[in-house]
Amino acid sequence: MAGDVYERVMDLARRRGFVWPTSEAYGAVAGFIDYGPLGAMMKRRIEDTWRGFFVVREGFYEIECPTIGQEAIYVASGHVKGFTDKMFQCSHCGEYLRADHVVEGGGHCEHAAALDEESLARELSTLPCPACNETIGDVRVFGFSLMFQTSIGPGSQRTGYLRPETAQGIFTDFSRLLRFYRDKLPFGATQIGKSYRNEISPRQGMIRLREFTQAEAEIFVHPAKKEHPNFARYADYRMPLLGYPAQLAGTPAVEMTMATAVETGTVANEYVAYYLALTHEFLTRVGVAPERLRFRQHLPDERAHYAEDCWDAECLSDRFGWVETVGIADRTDYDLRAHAGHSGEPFTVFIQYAEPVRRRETRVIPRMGALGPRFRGAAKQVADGIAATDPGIASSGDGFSIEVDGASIEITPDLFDVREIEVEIQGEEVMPHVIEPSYGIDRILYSVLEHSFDEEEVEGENRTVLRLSPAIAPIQVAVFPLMSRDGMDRFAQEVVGELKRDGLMAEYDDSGAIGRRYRRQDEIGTPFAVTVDYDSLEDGTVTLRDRDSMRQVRLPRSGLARTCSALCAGRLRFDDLE
RNA sequence: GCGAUAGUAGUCUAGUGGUAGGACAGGGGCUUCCCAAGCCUCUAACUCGGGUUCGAAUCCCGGCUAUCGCACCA
Repeated sequence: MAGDVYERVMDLARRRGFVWPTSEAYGAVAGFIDYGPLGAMMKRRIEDTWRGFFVVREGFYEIECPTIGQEAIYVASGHVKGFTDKMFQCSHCGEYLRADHVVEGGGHCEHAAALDEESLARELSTLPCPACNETIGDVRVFGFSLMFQTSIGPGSQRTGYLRPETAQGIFTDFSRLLRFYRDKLPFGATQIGKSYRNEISPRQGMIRLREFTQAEAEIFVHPAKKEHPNFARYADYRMPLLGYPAQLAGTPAVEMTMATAVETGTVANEYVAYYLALTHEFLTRVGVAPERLRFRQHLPDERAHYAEDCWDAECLSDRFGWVETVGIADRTDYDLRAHAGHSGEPFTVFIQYAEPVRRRETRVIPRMGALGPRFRGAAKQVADGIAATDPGIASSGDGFSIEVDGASIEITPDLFDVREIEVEIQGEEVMPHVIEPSYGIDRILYSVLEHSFDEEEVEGENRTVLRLSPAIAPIQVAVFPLMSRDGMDRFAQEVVGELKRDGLMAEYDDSGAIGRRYRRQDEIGTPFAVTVDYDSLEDGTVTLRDRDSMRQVRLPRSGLARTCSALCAGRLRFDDLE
């Protein structure tokens, strides 16, 4: 069999309708794919499994925001500025290059990334082009945005961007979500949907797409309370962690429990540790091979400056090596602070103290009765100025002066009192921190395909089998009449109907020899096959065949649907039937 | 994006200027048929657009896609 595993997996995916190049009728476009019938079904099942973890179990409701966002969102998030590479084209060789990289490489400037486009062009003019070695000369440095830009409404008055991540929709709905969750921390929201990045050169099949599906959770927590309320669930969960000190030292990942990971400081806090473990459980549940899964901590210089801790779940691919499939980051209050600053909305939660804090404070109290007649319309401003004055200065007894509208006003002691009063503080406004597990669904789906892909020899013949978990297999049960005659075909059609009525994805096939039909289903990962034979017509039993072991058991037709449902849900193992 | 290489049924492949051929897969049929058996039969392709030529899958140019190297990957 020619080609590496990637080639064989993608060949199968194309042939059998999992993943297709997009719009082939007009020639495909790199960075975009179509999911075929089986791929779309499998993707939906992965997403539904994800919902089972995050929406049902964690209780983080799913929301759905537009894929097009107005410019202000992405100005605030930093994507308009930070998502742009400054590039130029060499006039001699036509090569497109990163302007800041070339300037830094020239050794003239250490902080080229901070320079504006004109300064970069000036620096570049005397440097040799790294591609062709000619002196660059006059060039135009331009920003290449990884965001797809569009315009909203006619006349392009308003710039819009296709979202580069689903997260911002959750952040911009923060106040609504806070009210929905009745003003308490922690809470979380999730979103599954398409995101878009105009990659310069997407060349790794479905690993780097220009349009891809993300499943993200944004969990808002109190910045001083990063103990997860359900941490006990995963405290003893063991998994391999590759922290950054180990990476720098070149030592392998260390298997440890989440409790140990937090105690030793390997993982920053319980929240991050909890979602590392949950992610491990999720990925292995949908079919990522545990021995081809690791969790790698970002190195300090690869981590975004605002992130307190960041880990990637990486799946091992035969061709691509370790592929990032999930990112789990403590993003602190970076996003909310950015949106608060740009929008003017507070983005905070009022946290009431268990006991109000009482404090004696010295205050400067304006005497409004005296201020009003003297200052008339300006009295309010003057009073505010008085109240804001340091009590120490005010209590000297000689009066003081304040500035109102640029004019200095003398405040004599008859205009105010200095008094000690007791104040009661009920609580404080807190800007939550965000814990963000962010899943790349397409990469997960590919990893599962690759990890499930198997070829084995059965009685001298090659058997290709996708060992997909019944939970995500597109077709769950195949039903075959041994021969399409003598009523076996009608019997089998009825069985299909019974299985479908129980919500199972069942498929009927009477074409070709029985062995061929088993192989067809093996190749698309169908975990179970029911065969109707002559005995079925006699005694109403059928055989149920297990994909992985190829073993069969004979079962009565009644109750078959219930058995298959239990097998697919993982409540029952095939071994238990034997 | 730059450079190199490639592109023939769903898949693999033959075809070097003159009728596109095979294998497997797929459809229909036959065969008391439980792991890709056999027999008959059918469907089905020159990546797209220009050019050269009486005539192009074949030669030339360009686009697209794929693979590899470089660059890129917030």
